[in-house]
Amino acid sequence: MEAAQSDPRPAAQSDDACRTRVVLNIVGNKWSMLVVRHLRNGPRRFTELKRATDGISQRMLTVTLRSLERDGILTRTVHEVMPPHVSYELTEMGMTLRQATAPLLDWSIAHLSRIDDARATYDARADPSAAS
Amino acid sequence: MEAAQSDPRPAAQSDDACRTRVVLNIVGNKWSMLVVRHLRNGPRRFTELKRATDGISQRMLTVTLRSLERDGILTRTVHEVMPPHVSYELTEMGMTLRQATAPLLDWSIAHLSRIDDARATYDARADPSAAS
DNA sequence: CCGTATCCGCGTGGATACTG
DNA sequence: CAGTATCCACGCGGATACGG
Repeated sequence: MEAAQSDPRPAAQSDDACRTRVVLNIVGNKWSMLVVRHLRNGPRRFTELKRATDGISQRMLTVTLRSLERDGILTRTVHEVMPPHVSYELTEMGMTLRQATAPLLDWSIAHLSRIDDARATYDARADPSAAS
Repeated sequence: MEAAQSDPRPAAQSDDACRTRVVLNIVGNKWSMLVVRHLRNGPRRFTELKRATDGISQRMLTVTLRSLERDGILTRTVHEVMPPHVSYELTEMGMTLRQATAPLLDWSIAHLSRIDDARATYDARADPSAAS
């Protein structure tokens, strides 16, 4: 990427935006939080994660793991035993990330029904004819 | 956890998936966390949010606000004074959501440089020829 | 001032087949 | 077992123009 020439950008909330972008680029995709959560009790192998993460494809698991590895959230270790296999494990940073996401998970658990409620109310009010 | 049992129908992590999807569908998009954050000190008008959220288009602000309103995160109030305007305000649930996202924001602030570091290391190791 | 409508590029993620 | 490669559908989000 080329550096921007003159950068006439307000800096204050660009920082906020930057931080939210960073965190969303890590956990904001479809599988990352699930994979991180599955690693909470220690290292897991590729196939274990694949079976534990219902509906994920090999490709998406690889992509997700590579991304998390690149960000320093987990480590990838190749074991040259027989049969050879690969294990993934949360780093220190990965464990703190998981702790940081826990409140959000708790929140969603606590408010799931309330959200459903709000949506039903909103939909009924805004689009009553949609019930066909 | 029922990991050790014979479990032909893995319901446990389907629930996990459900929760992560719910929370990601609310705050996992580009602008929601920013908008919620801008409402932390009380109601704001549409144009205020527009100016406060750098780079957002009118369409995306409307879409984001509608989505958050539908989920019961904020309320939309039309003021029929002169000149007429609209104000948005966090609900009780919206405020608890903001509190739940705070640790994640703190985490990203605390680990930003470390993440950059990890990425640089990974890229240098995996793709040294890219620098040439 | 506060939206809505339309068009469209692009990135994410899914399906499938192939490799070491 | 643990990936890689290729193709493609879909939805998010941006630009722009228009309406109440």
